[in-house]
Amino acid sequence: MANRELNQKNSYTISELADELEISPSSIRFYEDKGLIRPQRTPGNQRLYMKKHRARLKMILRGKRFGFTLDEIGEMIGMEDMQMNEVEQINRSQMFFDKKIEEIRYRRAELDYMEKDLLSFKQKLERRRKELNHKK
Amino acid sequence: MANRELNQKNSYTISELADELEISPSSIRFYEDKGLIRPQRTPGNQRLYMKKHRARLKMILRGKRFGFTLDEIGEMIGMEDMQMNEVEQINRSQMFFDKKIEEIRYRRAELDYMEKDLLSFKQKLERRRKELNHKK
DNA sequence: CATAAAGTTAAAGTTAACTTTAAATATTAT
DNA sequence: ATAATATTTAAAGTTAACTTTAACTTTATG
Repeated sequence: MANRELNQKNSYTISELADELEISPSSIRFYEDKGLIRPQRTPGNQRLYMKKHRARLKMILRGKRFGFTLDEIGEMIGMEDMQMNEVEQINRSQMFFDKKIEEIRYRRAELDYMEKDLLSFKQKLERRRKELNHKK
Repeated sequence: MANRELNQKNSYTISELADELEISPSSIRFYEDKGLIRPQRTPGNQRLYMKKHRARLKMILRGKRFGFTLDEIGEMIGMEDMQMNEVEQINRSQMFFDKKIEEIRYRRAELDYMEKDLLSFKQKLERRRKELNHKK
């Protein structure tokens, strides 16, 4: 199957998407069980993913990469099926988002600490190496 | 027991430390089982933690906060018992550290993406809210 | 000094996030 | 048309990171 136009793809089978995102098909099904994605189905009942599903999965993976649980990720991005009508609903989401954004900023600060810790450990090793070199 | 001098503490029982770090004593024991900390013992065989153990635990928690596994954390900071003699040992650690630092930078970039995603979602909600307000 | 509170170990239990398996159906390639 | 390959579901199995429990021992307090 030749690529239509320079790698353009606008629908995927489960394993195509899995390959592209380097996760297993069963993980994708698992995320579906948890209510995080809801792909279309082909007439033969097989899952069919569009670009928006791919984007959604990328967000899920990004969230996972530093410790958000699937439930948290669900709260964060899981409003796909939200009716978006109720203003109050929106207000509630705003508050949630503000909290999450704050959390992200906190985590970034922690990453800075961590980098500092590692760098200072590295320097400790460096000094020790020089010490040993000197003695010889 | 009054504080010695303005909250100065240089040794802790397991539950004192647990309280301060807001984790359970059994988590601390669990980290010990995994070889991540090795506290002193009192004559009666109870664990006794010094400042360096507290610092170490903080690093463990920091690592955990964005998805490093305990094993990874162990590789990262677990060289407490390292003899620090072999230059080759040090070189190996250097490489490991460089890799980890790179990883941290990558994660920070991801946090930036995530924040952008959230902010754009938030704006979408904001627009929708205005739309609704207008219609009324 | 007696007893309550805190600590110890080893082992079993729990939860989240998957993975594997099995048995059936669908799609693709020859 | 048929054989090979991919998907589907439901259920069981796995792993990391804890937590709980049970049966004791040590330390603190009235």
